[in-house]
Amino acid sequence: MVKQYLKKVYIFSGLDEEELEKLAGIVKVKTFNKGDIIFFDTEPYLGFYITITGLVKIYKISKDAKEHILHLIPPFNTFAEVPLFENFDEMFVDSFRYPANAMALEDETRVILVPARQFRELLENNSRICIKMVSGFAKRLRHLNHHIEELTLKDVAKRVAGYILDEQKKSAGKDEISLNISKNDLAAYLGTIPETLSRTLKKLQDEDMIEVEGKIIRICDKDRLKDSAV
Amino acid sequence: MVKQYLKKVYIFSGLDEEELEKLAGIVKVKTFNKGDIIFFDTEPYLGFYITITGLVKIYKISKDAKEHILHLIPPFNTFAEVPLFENFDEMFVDSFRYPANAMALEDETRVILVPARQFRELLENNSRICIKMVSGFAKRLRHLNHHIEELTLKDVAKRVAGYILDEQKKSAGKDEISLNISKNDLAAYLGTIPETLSRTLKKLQDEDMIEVEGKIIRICDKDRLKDSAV
DNA sequence: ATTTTTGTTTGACTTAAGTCAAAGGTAAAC
DNA sequence: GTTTACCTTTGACTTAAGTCAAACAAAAAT
Repeated sequence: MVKQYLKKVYIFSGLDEEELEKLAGIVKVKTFNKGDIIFFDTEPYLGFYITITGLVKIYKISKDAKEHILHLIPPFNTFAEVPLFENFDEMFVDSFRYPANAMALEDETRVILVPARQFRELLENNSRICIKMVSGFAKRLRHLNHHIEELTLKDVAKRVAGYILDEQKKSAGKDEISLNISKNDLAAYLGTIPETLSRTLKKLQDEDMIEVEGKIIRICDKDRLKDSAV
Repeated sequence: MVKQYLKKVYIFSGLDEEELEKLAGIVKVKTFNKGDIIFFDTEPYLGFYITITGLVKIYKISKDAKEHILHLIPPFNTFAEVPLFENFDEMFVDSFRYPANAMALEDETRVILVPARQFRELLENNSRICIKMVSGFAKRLRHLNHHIEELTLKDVAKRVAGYILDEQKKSAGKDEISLNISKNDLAAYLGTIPETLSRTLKKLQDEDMIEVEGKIIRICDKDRLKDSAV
């Protein structure tokens, strides 16, 4: 049931049952398959989304078809909330677009659409959501800062090492991590191309820091991997 | 007088005289000269800042001394507000640091420090500031998204052309822009190095799109410059 | 005014990472 | 189960942009 999903979303954690009910009444659930587009950056802005199951990539494409992935959105996280708060007054003018593209990366990727206008009304009367929202944005900002730092100050090998270590942290410190995205997508996320990623993984393997087996990466020498990531 | 400055800051535009007075009572004004450090990313977080005069750069440095500029903060804009909203509860623990370095780029750069704890109290009772804050963060997020897009999907020539066109827009469309930062800093902002920036500007000049004279850049062929920026 | 420091440009060279092309592997579709 | 499409890897090559070194220009300090 939709309300159960909404409860698990951080920004809604301050809402009482009545408010949740109201919210559940205005949202729409949509399901996508792997490769399906959720929105393009050319489409008019309808509202923001919440991933419920599966995985969503937020990405940009250049004129010559180069792709860069900005975010990977796991379940119970929001995306495309930024336009909600921009140009306050012009929000509902037609020229308002999504800021990037969004694509489902897995079959049965389920998302909730929270329509902009109705949500804004809810927000007016609920300062707790607002503070959660700022908090969520702060987290996003820190992520983007970190992302830029990686992209501009480090070479591909450092970025790959850093990614592996981050993933390990997320998976509770096991020294075997399993990629939840294709290596093509990983390359686009790390600001490189599949060929270079492949060669870089091989290099780290040749230096006995990791062992790669398809989507499984085993960390063999965490200390040296850490050193190589800085 | 401090209150006059605070009035010009977007996030405070919803405050009444009494609230402004109170705020003015808790802030501290500091003045820096060119090259002075406002804070390092190793220092404990005290609160956020507002630029009043001059210019502030927010930047990161890699282990091998490579620098990347994330933001340039002009007068009446805030910086380092992000940590305010992170780790809500742990905010005042000692381990809380600034997320990047900040340096004054001009002499007589005057900034206001808004201490974290007192500001948070003000925020609790004022949802209008909160909504302004989200709005400000949204703008920042969009800027970072754009920045990443530029850095990952475009070569240096495109980034330089894009920067010149953006600056022109800011200066009300005159076709002569004047750099407010050194070319060293511009390079660090555009994700490159001074030598490459110099060569790129020369190339754009040789192709008769711009004319460079020290800190003055004249746009000669805006259409072709626009084309070259995509 | 002169020295010193800092910022900028230029040339010669190197290199990290991209492109292109082709061959294996996997997974999905028929 | 076989075909098709996609993902991944490998090799050979190219190139954009970085490094190093030196000269020049401008600004700051004395």
